[in-house]
Amino acid sequence: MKEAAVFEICAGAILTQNTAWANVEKALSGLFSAGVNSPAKLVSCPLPRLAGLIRSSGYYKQKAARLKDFFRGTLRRHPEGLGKWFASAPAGELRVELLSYKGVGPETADCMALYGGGKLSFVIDAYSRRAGERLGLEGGADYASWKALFERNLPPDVKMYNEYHALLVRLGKDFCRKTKPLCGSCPLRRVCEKGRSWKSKT
DNA sequence: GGCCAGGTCAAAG
DNA sequence: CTTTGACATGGC
Repeated sequence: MKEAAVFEICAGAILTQNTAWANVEKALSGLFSAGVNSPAKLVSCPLPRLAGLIRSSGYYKQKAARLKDFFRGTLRRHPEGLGKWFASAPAGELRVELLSYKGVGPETADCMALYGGGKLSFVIDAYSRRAGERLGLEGGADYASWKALFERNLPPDVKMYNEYHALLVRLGKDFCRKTKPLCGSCPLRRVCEKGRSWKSKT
């Protein structure tokens, strides 16, 4: 995978946290139009300027600081480049280091590892969980158990992880929108009502 | 105008 | 250890 692509995936993974993708795209194109298209460029971009460029993604001050911190750290620890590092690092090690950066939680790390590093690491997000609940799956209480459930039941293939997740996202969007008026009679209404209700019980 | 969107972290209970 | 609040814009 090319360096610029990995950069974009990592930046996008952070920018998309709790944010609609359309807003992230604007932020990304803002960055690229401004010539901020690599870890080094981003690190050398002054914080206020960086924040302004990604304003549309929300939480922009926080995200600007975290982006800078992330790329500064990875650049220092992996001078060979993000692409090489992602490609050569064992999945487990990669995930652990990604998680060590402030602002990179389990979903963001898995997103980077799967899409940027081609690692066999399924991404759990709001869509995966809601879809899982609707399918009657007992995912458990936390991120790790949902992740384990999907990974246990999917063929161990990166492309499959990639496409299956994309399908869940699409399913979540279409289904949710189109059936909005039906939610009142949906047995799984509890799941839809609050984004967080999945973690409320067993 | 209110609600929510592909989370994460720190502080409080 | 579990729960809650803060972070913030743009689309519907």
